[in-house]
Amino acid sequence: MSYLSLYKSPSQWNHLRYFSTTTSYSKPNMTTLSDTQLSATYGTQEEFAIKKGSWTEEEDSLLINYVNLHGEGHWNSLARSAGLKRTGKSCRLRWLNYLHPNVRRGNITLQEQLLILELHSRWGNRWAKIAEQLPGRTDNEIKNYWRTRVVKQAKQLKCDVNSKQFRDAVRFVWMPRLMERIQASSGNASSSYGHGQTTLCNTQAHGESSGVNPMMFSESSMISSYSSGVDVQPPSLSDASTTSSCNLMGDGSCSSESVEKGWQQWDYSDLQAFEPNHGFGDADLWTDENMWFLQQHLADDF
DNA sequence: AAAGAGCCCAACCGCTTATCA
DNA sequence: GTGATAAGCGGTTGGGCTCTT
Repeated sequence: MSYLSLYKSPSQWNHLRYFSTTTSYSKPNMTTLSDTQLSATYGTQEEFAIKKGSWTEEEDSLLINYVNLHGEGHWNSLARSAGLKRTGKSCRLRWLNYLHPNVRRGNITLQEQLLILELHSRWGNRWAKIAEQLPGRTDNEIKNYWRTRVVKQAKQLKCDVNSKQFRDAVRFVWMPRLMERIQASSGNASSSYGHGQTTLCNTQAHGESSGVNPMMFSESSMISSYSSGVDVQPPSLSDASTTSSCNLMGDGSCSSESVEKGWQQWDYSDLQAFEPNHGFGDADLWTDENMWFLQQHLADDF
């Protein structure tokens, strides 16, 4: 059976299109596991040889075919039944992270980056939980994004990725810049964003709680919007700055009213509408202007 | 053009949690 | 209630690719 014949729906074909152009197969390693690990799984010594390393096209085909016929789960027995000399864990990982038809391939979009930053600030390294909010993205993918992009930014700033300084930098510079780029990508670019940033600066500089989330949205609104599919553009940044200056509560919190006003109808569902590479222009993130802003208004010891 | 450095990401490892007999 | 097994999760690694010198 040809590999292609395993797929039927258009979405699966899309998946396959990427798959066929990006997967490089190489000869896998062979290794052996301990008796205790394998005694319950394989019968003879010959069958103890477990493949490790990159998956081959043939292995992928076996796994896809088997899952399509019998469904997911029971990965150890699946590996045996499908004739794969892999551990169940390996099969599960390969399926969930790469072969599953719903897996989205390609670069992390601006919206996804923004959501990851926001959710990570809430939940920390709960990659699986964060991934649940980004349909088609795996925890592995998000984890890799964090390590390769976000940790790198922290290094550039010479601070720990978990430090207050860096979290503030993400909150006050990176996320607003992402919002700016998202708006530019959506075709409603506004030149007024600098004012919005100033508003946020002033809020912080006036000694209000550092626990404030200065972004004009909340976790719940972002998540609900992400999956709602309502096709409305994000609010203009000038609107956002106005909202911020008017609605920050005395205790430094942002009123839910202001949150909902700005973001409740932002459409996250059509992630393909934006050029994915726009989000990776991180090189110009820490401009002199942004660094000055951080030094002036955030951490004294920055 | 070649070598080294750095980046990216698929896959593995070990630990924890859930399920079942 | 307990132990065995499976599944899930987060951290880490290794190899291929790209960029820089």
